[in-house]
Amino acid sequence: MLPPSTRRSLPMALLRAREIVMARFRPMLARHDITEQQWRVLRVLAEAGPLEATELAKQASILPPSLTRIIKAMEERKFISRGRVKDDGRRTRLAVTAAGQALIEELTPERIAIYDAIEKRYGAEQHQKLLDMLERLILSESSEGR
Amino acid sequence: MLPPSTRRSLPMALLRAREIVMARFRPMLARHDITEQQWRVLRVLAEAGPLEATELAKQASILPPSLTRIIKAMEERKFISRGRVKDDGRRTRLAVTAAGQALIEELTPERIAIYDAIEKRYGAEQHQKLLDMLERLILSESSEGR
DNA sequence: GAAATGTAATTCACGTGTTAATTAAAATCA
DNA sequence: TGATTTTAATTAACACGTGAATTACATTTC
Repeated sequence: MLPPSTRRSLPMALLRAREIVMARFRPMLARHDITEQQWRVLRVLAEAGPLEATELAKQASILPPSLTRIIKAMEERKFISRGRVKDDGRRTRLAVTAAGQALIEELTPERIAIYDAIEKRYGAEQHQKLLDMLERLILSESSEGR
Repeated sequence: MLPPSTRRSLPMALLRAREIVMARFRPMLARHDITEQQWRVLRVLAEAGPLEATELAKQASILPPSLTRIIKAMEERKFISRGRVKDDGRRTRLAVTAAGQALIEELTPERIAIYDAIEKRYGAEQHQKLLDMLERLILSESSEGR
């Protein structure tokens, strides 16, 4: 096990890979004046259905302080609605509004086209394999302890 | 090519994978009061030798505005020195100081131990394969055009 | 050699990442 | 019941990511 050169290391490779993939989506998001994180939150919430904040944060890989700000912004723009959970005054229940759903549907064709283009350039099999390997990495590290 | 669910998509998988890997290094960095990005800049500069700002930014995957701030902070702490390039008053020449080198050397054993533990949990072969696949993804997307 | 163009670095503005502290409400315990 | 502890969400503080604008210096063009 050689000491990893910074160039060939997981942190760098994962960072670069993510940057270069996201770069393809950024023009689309910028045209609609939403951030990458706002888009992620919106999609996760739409796919999962109404969620509490903690659960949404976990599923979207967003930390609670960021989620608070993101929800605030998206509530003002009427893409997400916020309600209280019955029987527990601490919890917040979040849902996608009709306007939020409309935004998702508006962007979906382009989003798919962009993703498919990436997949095509990389190769569909490679793509599936990479997703599997990333999942395995996440699993191998996520047992909290070590 | 199915529309990617947010859960199984490259952006999410790359994000989560990177987060979970970096989480292992954060305690070490926090103990020395340096950020992940400062550490990356320092190591890239140490490995490559003195560089101009633009080149360092590229190699460390840091945008110029961030690099400006990072260099400022690390210059104040004497980990990096800043000089002018002869014959071109616009360019900045950056180098690791002795204190910077000492910091690197102090952290290197732990850094290697952390990385090796990750590699061991994931599997050395898988690890190399994953690095290869990530490099390929970066290459397949980095031809600017598409 | 002066004006126009190009480039490196910085600054600005705003949103997010991160950790720690705080607030509000539940749950637990005495 | 009342006090303590736990939990959900927010707030605070500071650093980075990002795109746009600015500044300073070089290069090109006329």
